[in-house]
Amino acid sequence: MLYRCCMSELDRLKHRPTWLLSRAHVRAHAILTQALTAQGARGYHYRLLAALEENGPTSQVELGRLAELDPSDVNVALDELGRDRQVKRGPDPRDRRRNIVTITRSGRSMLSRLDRTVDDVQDAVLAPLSATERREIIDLLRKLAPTE
Amino acid sequence: MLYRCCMSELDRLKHRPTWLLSRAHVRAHAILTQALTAQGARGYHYRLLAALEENGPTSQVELGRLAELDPSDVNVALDELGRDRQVKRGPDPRDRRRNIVTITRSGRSMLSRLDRTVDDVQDAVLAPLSATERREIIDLLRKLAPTE
DNA sequence: CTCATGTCAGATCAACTGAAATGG
DNA sequence: CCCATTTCAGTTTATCTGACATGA
Repeated sequence: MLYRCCMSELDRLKHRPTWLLSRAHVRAHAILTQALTAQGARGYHYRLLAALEENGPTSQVELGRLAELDPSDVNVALDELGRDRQVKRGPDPRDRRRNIVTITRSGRSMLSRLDRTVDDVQDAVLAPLSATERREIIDLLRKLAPTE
Repeated sequence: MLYRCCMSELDRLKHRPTWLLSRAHVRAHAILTQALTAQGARGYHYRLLAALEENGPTSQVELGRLAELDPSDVNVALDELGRDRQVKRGPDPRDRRRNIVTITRSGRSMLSRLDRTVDDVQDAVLAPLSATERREIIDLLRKLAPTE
């Protein structure tokens, strides 16, 4: 955290949205990663467990679409989740190319632990903002994030 | 850009600031990188040239502090800028451990080209927002970016 | 034949680490 | 001796590419 520790002194950077976005993201990402690591998880795991819980059992390609992960990364992350018995992979009887991935009881319990963790992270990230400002920035970021 | 092309369908992600920040940053970063690449430059180059122009000739360690770059990355990026004759490195007579790095005329002209490029990028990134919203988000991001 | 799916090995890129060489 | 500066080689992490095998 040594080379990103202070608001830029450079006029060319310190007011530019791309720079501010990058610094804010770096800080948010550091807080998130550390919190997930403390729970023995990574962002990919949370996104996959969330996709499974919200969508129900499904194929790896569909999971990648939902969690916005590359299929190859889905594959690796599911290996990791499988090792911890948080998901199960079984063949799809209707299409033998596919795996049907299912979240297990222990996956659900991990997910709800991570839900609390990630909520706490939002609070930590938004700490410098008032309640009104928090609503505003969520709104503005939603407009900036790609919609298609 | 295949796996980050649409607003998340997952309720757990689509309203969370860390997620929105990450997606907005990914989009902004892609736009910026492509624009800089079209000019034959990288973000590190722009930051270094900006630091040199705003601060005057200085050492690599100081450049790293100003441009928020690791000293090893400063070194590599200065090699690249030196190859294009955009900066010159000379020994500091008062402290022979140091290099005094100076921006050249061609470095200044690259910098002013990149200034326009980067300004255009801000416009492209902020395209979904009104003028008022643009001021608001800059303000809010400044509060979120680390100040120390 | 083609297309989709899962799998694997590795490429890429920004950021960082550790250590050596030189000098204050 | 200790500390600062530059330099180099290499690690890490997230993301993406390309190829391949299997099967629809």
